[in-house]
Amino acid sequence: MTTEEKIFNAARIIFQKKGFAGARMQEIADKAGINKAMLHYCFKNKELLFQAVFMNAFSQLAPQINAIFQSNDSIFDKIRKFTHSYISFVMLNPYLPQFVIQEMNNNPEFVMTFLKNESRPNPTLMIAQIEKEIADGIIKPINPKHLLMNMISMTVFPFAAQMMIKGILQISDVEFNSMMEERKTSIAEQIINSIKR
Amino acid sequence: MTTEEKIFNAARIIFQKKGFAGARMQEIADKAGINKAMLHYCFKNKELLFQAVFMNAFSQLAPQINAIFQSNDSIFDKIRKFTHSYISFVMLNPYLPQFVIQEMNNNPEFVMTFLKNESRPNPTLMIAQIEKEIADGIIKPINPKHLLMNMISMTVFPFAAQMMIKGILQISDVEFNSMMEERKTSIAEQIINSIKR
DNA sequence: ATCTTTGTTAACCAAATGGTTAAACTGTAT
DNA sequence: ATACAGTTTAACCATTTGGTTAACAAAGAT
Repeated sequence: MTTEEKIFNAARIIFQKKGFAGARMQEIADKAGINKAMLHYCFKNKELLFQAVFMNAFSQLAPQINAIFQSNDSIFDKIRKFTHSYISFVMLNPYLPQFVIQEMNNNPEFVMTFLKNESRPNPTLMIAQIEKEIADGIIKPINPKHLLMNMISMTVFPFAAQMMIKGILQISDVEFNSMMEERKTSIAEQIINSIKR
Repeated sequence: MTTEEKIFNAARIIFQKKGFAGARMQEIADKAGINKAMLHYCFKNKELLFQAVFMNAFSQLAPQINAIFQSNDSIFDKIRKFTHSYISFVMLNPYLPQFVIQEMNNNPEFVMTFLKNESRPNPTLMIAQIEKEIADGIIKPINPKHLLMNMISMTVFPFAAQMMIKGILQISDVEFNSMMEERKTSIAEQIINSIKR
């Protein structure tokens, strides 16, 4: 592993856990096992190091989502694939959703720049598809944006608010994980059930 | 308005917008229109000022939720009341959910202390009620914790991830608010529809 | 062998930041 | 008027923090 990779990985962990403001350059250097000056040698400054980490995180999520949104599957299959692949992915990167949401709120201007990027998650096709299937009488009338909001909320929120959910519902780590495993199918079926004729 | 109140309000705004690590004592003092030393005169230090703000935020949310969870309403009414009153409340305090979630993740040990408090949101009664109504054949079988998770997710997430939602679904502030208004009823009806026989 | 480029470090620096102090101001009781 | 308690401020302090520098090591290139 190159020094740059060591730094990047350490930075990813620290930034995702503590956010931009809470992260300390020294802590990142320690975790990477190198001198602090190397951070600046490799990444110029905190801001750029952070951007590298954030960009990377976001660019892992976006294409995956787009692949589903823009596939040729039926709505039902898209919903199923979304919940399955998103939950699988996030279970391997549990800090990601909270990280992205947090920095998006603390740093809207920076994030907005590449929410206009062509690789951003783009649901327009899926929205059109939903509208068409409603018109064709295949699914019940519903505002497509609400449908998407529901799907994303039920999928992402338990990860983003993990601590709160665990605290309120009184569930352990293992129970949490097994519930998330169940949700891969239960969310999809719940939504499909509520819209199919 | 007393000086203490001026400080508290300023701190609430700054902490909720920037989190504990991102907030600056000087900025809070400026916003309150007083000298920085007053912060320490009134609240001892940053940590205690933050705790005051956080505790207050949390203690506004919790009783409201508990009142619904522990009422004598039917499940259907509880779900309806939850979405209505929660969304109404959060529309007046839009930064709250993201704030609570963020600090909960960055500071789990502190938060956990008063998640054991008796005033914490406690869904055990509602869970028992759901189990009973399933046993009585009134609603379809479902894991009550999933039901609660779905309800909370669909209600809270759009506020917590406001920036992301707006960015991805390409919706303006006014459209967002009108959608949240719709969600007061649409979320409840969606859930009820999916569990009623 | 030696020069040059790249990688790495210890020591250092300036600015920011949370926190303190001592003096000044304000109102009130004597 | 004076003493006194609580309130408020300007100036100051110690530490933390992001960032720099200059020297040093390693590895090719000539």
